[in-house]
Amino acid sequence: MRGKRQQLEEAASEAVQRSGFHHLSFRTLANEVGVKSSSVHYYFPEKADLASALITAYTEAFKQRLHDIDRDKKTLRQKLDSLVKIFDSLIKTDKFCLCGMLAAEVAILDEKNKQLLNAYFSQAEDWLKATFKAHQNELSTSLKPLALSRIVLSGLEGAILIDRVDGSVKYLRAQQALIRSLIR
Amino acid sequence: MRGKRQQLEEAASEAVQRSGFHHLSFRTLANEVGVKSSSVHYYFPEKADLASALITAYTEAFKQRLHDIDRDKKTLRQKLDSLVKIFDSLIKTDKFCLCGMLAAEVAILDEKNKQLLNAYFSQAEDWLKATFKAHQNELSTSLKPLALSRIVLSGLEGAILIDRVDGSVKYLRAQQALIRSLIR
DNA sequence: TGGGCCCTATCTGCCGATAGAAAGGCTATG
DNA sequence: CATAGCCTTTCTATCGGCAGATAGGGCCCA
Repeated sequence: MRGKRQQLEEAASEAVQRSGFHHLSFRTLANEVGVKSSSVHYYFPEKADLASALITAYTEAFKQRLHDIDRDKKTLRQKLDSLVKIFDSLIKTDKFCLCGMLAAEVAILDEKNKQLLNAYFSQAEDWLKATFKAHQNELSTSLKPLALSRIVLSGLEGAILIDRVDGSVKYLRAQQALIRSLIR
Repeated sequence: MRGKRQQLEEAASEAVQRSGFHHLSFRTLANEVGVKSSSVHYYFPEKADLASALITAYTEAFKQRLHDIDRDKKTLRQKLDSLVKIFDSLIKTDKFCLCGMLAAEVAILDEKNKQLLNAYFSQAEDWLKATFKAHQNELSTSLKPLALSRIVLSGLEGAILIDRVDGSVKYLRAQQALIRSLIR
């Protein structure tokens, strides 16, 4: 059975992805899992500790998905389509990227959590850069792998940010069209 | 002299763009302007009224900037560079786009404010679409004006979202490189 | 018996919101 | 001209509620 700590992390991540970190309270989080707020403090003494746990877990899960893509997909197009699908599933469940949400709230985060946030974006950027480099012969653009990785990453984050306002996927679809246009 | 209402709106917008709407309190806002929190309620009875005023003013100011671009710039490249500059100035002052921030917090907004948010993004999308259409002969891509407008808008929002984490402009610069690569 | 886990109870402080009064200026009337 | 009444703006004072955080006790299992 899933331990309480795991349940708390999952419920907290969901809540943050929906309405932001500042909006999350120990009380509502505890209620959702069926414990008292003091029990949440047992696992995460301060709110900043909870943020750290959430970012770390999210970064790790994302890393796993990228590994899965590398294992299962062959072409650049297939790999990037799989990446877009990850963002698709966020919108479908009415959620924003956890680290995108925290990036918006970066002013209320401490230094450690800012660094964890940076690590998340670096990981995504590095994977994209390496992927574009490995498939350079499939590219139909003169843009360099590093620039491309940043274009794709910020494009996807911005797309689901805007799409969440009206619940559509039109900005994400446009980004997908761009990504495909970059591939030969 | 600038009236209190104006001062309150400006201080509130700054605060929201830095750390989010939910984080903003009537008390801290009042302190910054040198009044009591009850005076803020005089102008904006509920917090939702304040949000509406902020979105409306921000949308109007953005519209004015777009008009200025249309009046002063001739080529597509000049126009889009000017648009990028608007986002540049946000990062330089350590702020996020007001509507981008509220888009992240969309789950805690009421229906009216969601619609105002939609109006902001529609205005930006419409201007970009019309601009791409009017300069179609300067384009070096087969992507349609509507798709292009969404690509650019979400790309810019995502770029300053991520860049704010480490205070750089590297994602915004990548987006600028993409935009220029779309122009002949 | 000791550590891991969850509880009750409580603290201080901030939150949005409201009631009601004071202060000042504008205007219409005597 | 004077003043009475009104409107706008800001204030003091306060409400109930929720926030994060802490102290300390009970329970169970190894």
